[in-house]
Amino acid sequence: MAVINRAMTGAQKQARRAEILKVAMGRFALTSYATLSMADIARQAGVAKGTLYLYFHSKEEMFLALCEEELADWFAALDTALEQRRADMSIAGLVQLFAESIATRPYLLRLLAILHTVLEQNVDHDTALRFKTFLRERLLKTGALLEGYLRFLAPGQGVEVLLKIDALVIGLQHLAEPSEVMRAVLAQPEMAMFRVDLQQQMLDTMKILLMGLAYEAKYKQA
Amino acid sequence: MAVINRAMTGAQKQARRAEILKVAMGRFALTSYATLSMADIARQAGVAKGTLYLYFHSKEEMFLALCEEELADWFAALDTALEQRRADMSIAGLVQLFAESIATRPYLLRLLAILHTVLEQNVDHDTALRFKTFLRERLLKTGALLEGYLRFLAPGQGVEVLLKIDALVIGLQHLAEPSEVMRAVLAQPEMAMFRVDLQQQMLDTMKILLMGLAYEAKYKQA
Amino acid sequence: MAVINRAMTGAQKQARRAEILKVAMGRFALTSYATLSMADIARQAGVAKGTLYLYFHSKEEMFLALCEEELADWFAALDTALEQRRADMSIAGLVQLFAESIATRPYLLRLLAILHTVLEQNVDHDTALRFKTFLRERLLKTGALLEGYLRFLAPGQGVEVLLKIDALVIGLQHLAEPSEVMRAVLAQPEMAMFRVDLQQQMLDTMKILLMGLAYEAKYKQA
Amino acid sequence: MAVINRAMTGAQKQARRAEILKVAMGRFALTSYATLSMADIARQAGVAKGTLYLYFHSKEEMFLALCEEELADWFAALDTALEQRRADMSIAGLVQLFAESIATRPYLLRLLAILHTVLEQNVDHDTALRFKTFLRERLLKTGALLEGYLRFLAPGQGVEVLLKIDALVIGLQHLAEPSEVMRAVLAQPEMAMFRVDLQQQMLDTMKILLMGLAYEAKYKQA
DNA sequence: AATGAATGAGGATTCATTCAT
DNA sequence: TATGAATGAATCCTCATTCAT
Repeated sequence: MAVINRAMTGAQKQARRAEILKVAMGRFALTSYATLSMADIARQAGVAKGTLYLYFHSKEEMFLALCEEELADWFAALDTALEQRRADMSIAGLVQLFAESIATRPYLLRLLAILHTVLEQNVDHDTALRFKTFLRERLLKTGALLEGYLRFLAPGQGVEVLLKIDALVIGLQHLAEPSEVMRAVLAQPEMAMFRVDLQQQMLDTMKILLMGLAYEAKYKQA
Repeated sequence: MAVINRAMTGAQKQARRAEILKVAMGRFALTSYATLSMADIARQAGVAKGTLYLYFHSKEEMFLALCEEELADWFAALDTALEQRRADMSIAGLVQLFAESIATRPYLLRLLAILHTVLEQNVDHDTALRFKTFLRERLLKTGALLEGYLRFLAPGQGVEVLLKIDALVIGLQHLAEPSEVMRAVLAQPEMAMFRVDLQQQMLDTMKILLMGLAYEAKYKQA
Repeated sequence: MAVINRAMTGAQKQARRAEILKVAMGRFALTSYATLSMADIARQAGVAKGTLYLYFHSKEEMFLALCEEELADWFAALDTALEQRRADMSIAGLVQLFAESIATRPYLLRLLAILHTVLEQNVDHDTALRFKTFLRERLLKTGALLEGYLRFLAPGQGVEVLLKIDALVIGLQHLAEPSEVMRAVLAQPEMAMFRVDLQQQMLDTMKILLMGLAYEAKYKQA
Repeated sequence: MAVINRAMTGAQKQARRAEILKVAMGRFALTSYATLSMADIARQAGVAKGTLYLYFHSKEEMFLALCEEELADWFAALDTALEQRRADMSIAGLVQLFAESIATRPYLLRLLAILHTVLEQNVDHDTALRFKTFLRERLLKTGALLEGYLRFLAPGQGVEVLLKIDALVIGLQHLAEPSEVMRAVLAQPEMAMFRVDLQQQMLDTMKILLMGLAYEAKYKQA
């Protein structure tokens, strides 16, 4: 921190907000959401606890903002990648892109896993609306892009696919991050089936999903 | 409750344990896991708080047991249904069976949604092992059954399908149960895409998944 | 508000101070002192929070000023009324005048109820001195007036009576404004004795007080 | 503390409750209600903070119980004294008794001063009801006693007198306990009028009140 | 004079779990 | 085996006030 002392202009305020989020993310990387305290974040950010609440109405809102940032970043990376690899856009290539870009974002994954059950709980109407509006726009945009690549998708199906993937990601992340005890249990040979390689699973399942859609589309035509 | 004061024999102990679980479920039906207190369950069950801990080491273990019961019940229902409808076992029929049997078990759904993030957290090794062993056996059994019906499934793929469905169910349940505020936000017309009809979504997605698998199998052969 | 941006002259400063007080009173009318925030007053007054502190050193000082205003207003009304009704100045008439003029000033009553326990707490010496000096002068003036009407009062007893009335008003106001729960409890028939009709009580008690004084005076003479 | 470790019987629980109240009173004697923390009371009582909440639902309820104890004690002392001095029960004697017994109970006075504005605020219906029921019974009893001594009181007027005295006591206590700053201000010679000798004031005012009532009674007869 | 960003102390309360009886 | 009294950790948030600009 330290550069700004009093964020007077809008830009400075944005900067401080961003700084706080950066610190929050750094701490989130070290522990779970539940064990992470606002006091700790404030201390690490070099600001008073009250200052945090100047920028975010609650702990949940703070991490919802973080989740939005991560999502925005991910969507951006996705869009960029999609445009670069325009040549090879087979199902396999697309799925590879998705699975890789998600699986390499552990914080996004952890945030998505608690998004609905925690982060969206203690938040005011405005914040909730803003978040969903953002999400909606990104989904529509990337959904449309998707439809461009996967010609078997009917109009509007791009978004549907993305939402299914969202659900899938949340569920797989739950399966992939067992508790300490559970990890020990799953280490036994006969429990191998429960050990989830997140990226592999996503790769695998998304491919099946898209193939199913392609098949369905062909089948319908006939 | 209350007839038995001291559960001496093994059978009596089992009975009391079952009673406690029944009461716990009744209370869980009324509120969320977080807002449900052990004191309340004890009071409703007509026993002392300490008594609960004679049967379950923790709140999490208690609800993990509940989850196991619900899962056992669901698997049993599934098996029965599968055997009855042996004649018509198209993908559509199977999917219908699954989606319906899950979607009509709201408590199982709510328990699965917190299974990995909450229930499996504060549990000792033995309990965790027992639970996963139970789950493994059921998955293997029903997985094999599934392979019998869906001939395109390779050996071992039945279980894989079930695990994918598990992930899907968890994710969809998260999407389908928004917070109070979020529900208000999603009520707006342009947010329709976020409103999830759980049963429909499961029906739809599972069908696509299975079709994808069928397609993949055929494709591989060729 | 808002016309003046910088209050330069003494008159302008007085005007802004008065405006702030007016707004503060308006907000006080809507909630309790404790739940009323300086931020809210600033917002409603169209000034920054810091500006409030240019005119008042603390929240307490602000409401002490308000209390002073209300008291000045009440004393003025009292004096005017006293002079108008010079003809009929029986104890009953006087008491009626007092009780009515106080009971119809709910904000003055609420301020008096917290005057000593709250408003006089976080205030600097100067402000405290100024307030008590003001109060002293008004008490002396109206006290003397009172002695003119109630001939049985010895010199100096006018002020004493006023101070006794002050104590009485504070106490009765406390009794007359029960909490939400208490209101429910006092609604029961057998609790009727606790339900205080402020104006009636003041009327009643002040009359008794003055009659006692009159009686004592006569008794002493003899 | 220390004698009891676990209060199992009803009597032991009563004893522990009493102990906690004793400690609370001891701490209340040293600071104001606001600056007194539950943590401090727990520490001093040698119990955990949670234990406090086993006996009282809130800080307010705790001090309401204290107030009740003090009131009960005061009423008892009053009754005893009344019966002992049956011979001389002039107004002067009675007033002396009242003023002395109240003025020598500084904690009762301080509790009464915050009874309506603080203690009765954060309390559940049951507690509120119990408290007022207790108060009602004591008032009726002592009110009746009073009517026995002061023959000019009509039936029911005993309670009325006690309630007026209650209001008076609260108001006078407010006037008699100025803040630090105010004390300095009132130390100046010309501010002498504001310096309240609680016992003297009560003596004086109660006498006037009773004489007023006596006078009124005689006057009505005629 | 005015602003409004920053401060930071401050404390009641809950509830899963334990353990003396 | 059953009880229920006792534990105590654990933390979010408010808001009057200050002070750099």
